[in-house]
Amino acid sequence: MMEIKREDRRIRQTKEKLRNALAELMKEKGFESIRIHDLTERADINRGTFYLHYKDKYDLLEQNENEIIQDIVHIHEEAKKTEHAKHPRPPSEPASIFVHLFEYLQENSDFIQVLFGKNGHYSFQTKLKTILRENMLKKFLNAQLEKRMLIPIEYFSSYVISAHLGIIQQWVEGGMKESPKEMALIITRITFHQIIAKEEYPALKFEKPFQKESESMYNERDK
Amino acid sequence: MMEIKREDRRIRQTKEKLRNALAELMKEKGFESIRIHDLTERADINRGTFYLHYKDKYDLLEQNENEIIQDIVHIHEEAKKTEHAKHPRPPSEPASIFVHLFEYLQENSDFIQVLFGKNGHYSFQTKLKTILRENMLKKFLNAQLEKRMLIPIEYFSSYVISAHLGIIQQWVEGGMKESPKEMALIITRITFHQIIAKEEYPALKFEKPFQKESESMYNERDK
DNA sequence: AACATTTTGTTCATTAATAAACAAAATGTT
DNA sequence: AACATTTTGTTTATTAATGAACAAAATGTT
Repeated sequence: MMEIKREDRRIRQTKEKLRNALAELMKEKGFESIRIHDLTERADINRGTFYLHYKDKYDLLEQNENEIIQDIVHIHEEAKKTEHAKHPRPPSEPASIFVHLFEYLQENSDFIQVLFGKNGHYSFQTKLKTILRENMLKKFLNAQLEKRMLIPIEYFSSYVISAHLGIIQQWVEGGMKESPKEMALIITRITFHQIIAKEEYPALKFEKPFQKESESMYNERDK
Repeated sequence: MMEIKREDRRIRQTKEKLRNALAELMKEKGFESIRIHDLTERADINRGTFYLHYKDKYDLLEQNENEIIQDIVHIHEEAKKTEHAKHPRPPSEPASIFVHLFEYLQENSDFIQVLFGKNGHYSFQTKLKTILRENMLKKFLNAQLEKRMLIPIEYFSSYVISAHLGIIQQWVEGGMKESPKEMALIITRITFHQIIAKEEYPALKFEKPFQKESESMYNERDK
């Protein structure tokens, strides 16, 4: 049984500082013109310390992107364990996976803005999309849901992942004004009212006009 | 010639973290109920590290208060060297001592709010008042201004120092909404239009109605 | 008041970060 | 193109911070 060794706090703090410095500097001047000296000065650490943890600035970016991706995947997997118990869902209750997801995105908002923003980092989004899709495909195949789908699951998972990422991007570009819970509610309603089978995953049928619900949703947001 | 050794950045960072933790916790629960564990947890440092720098929480508070005081005195002394060259002053230009002072107060706003706020730390304010007054008295005596004053300088310096601290406290209690420059302009006008001799420090004469200027000042703030 | 639990203060061995120095590589200037 | 300057990557000795452990002191519970 391997003992899970928590990362020394000094290492954690150094990495956090560098991530923040990277995000700020990327916002200010893009990635390419950033120098190591810029990063270490902004992070208030010694240059040698940078090299204790990262090979170069590309390594810094890649490692941080991968951490974001792993965290998002982890939220996804943790929530999947508890989400099935919560069905049917009251119309004003967001799925907790989405609450956790948006809370996470807000906690890391500086870097998330850099990755998802208008001048966002496309390789990151491609990577994230790919991993989320594979993760989703695997889950479907494990549950043998493919047989119940009216559309091929590759398209379905692409549809859902892209739509979710689109909503995240819109939120980020709009300045992340809505709270994580508000965003979670928005995305829950879109996700579960449109594409879930009556038992669990509905066929893609639009039986109710969406306008009415969209209206009541915005009223709720105004209070 | 003693070499001025800059403080190792690790020490500086540790102290900054502890000051911030102290300020936050004082806001949340006052000083007396704060435990060392609260401080080190909030600051994300090892408990042993706390004791490398401070004897106990009282030492932490006192050292930080003294640093604020020394910094304020230092701003005062630095600005005095350049301020006399700038006379007469255009009505829309704040004295740079006050700009620097309010900038400093804003940079340290968390702790300043704790020290100057409504439930502020009275011993700090007493200490600050005393040191600023002594500093001011010394300067007057050095310049032999006492002979030109219409009132005893102990009273004059108490008047000025208390008035300035009153304004700072008002700003802090109001949420520090005005910018440092705005505050510097307010305090500059009050200070130099009311109490400075025509040549340098005027007698205490109120020749102009203060209302008119107060009005134009607020118009300026609205733009 | 007796006992349990928490907090504090201290010690110690280890680790991560530090600043300085140096050479190589990259960029800037003429 | 030649040279100057800046930036990078690396090495080293030193220092500050770390976590664990322990005893004493303080606080909480009955």
